[in-house]
Amino acid sequence: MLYNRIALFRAERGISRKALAESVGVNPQTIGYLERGDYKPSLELAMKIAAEFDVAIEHLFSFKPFEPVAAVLRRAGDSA
Amino acid sequence: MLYNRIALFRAERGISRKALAESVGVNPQTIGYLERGDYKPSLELAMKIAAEFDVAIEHLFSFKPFEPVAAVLRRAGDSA
DNA sequence: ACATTTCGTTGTGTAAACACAACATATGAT
DNA sequence: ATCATATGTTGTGTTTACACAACGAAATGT
Repeated sequence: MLYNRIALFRAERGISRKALAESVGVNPQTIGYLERGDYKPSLELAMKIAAEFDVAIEHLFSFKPFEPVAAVLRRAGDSA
Repeated sequence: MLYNRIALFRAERGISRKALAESVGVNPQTIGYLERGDYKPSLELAMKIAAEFDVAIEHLFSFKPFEPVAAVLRRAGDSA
């Protein structure tokens, strides 16, 4: 199982699956498959999505479950 | 075409294809295919190799040719 | 001279990442 | 009520990343 934050970043930026799919050159269904972990992306696709969100691949895909955002905020000492 | 620095890091550390293949759980031939760009790795394999060399994926794989090490050394102001 | 290791390459088979079409449901706008 | 948009899911087909076996060539060690 490969975990990812695609839906998270998509929600934060208000981008639809269709729009993201067009940006990175794949089918919208492919984004859906990725988001629910039905299959793992190629390195090429992973790099394109990471570039689209301007994040490191390691922050977007992981073989260990991601820490909840709330925990990250606390850990980062975010007082906002 | 996907460029990579697998052979470079392998040479620097004196690791054979066979040894690297065993470390990341693939066939030695698969390492050969990757090194000469015959095919592109899955995200999973890319992450394993990057972890093995302890480098960021972006320093190991790129769709643009890599800068020669000599140029990187100059740019880094390495006086050694 | 011989054995071992490493590398390069090629052929065949399989599993999985994709493309694409199709359909259901929900929501929001008009 | 209707239309558009977003999402979720399923089915079929193609491409390709792999596994594995096999072979040749060069370097190294004995």
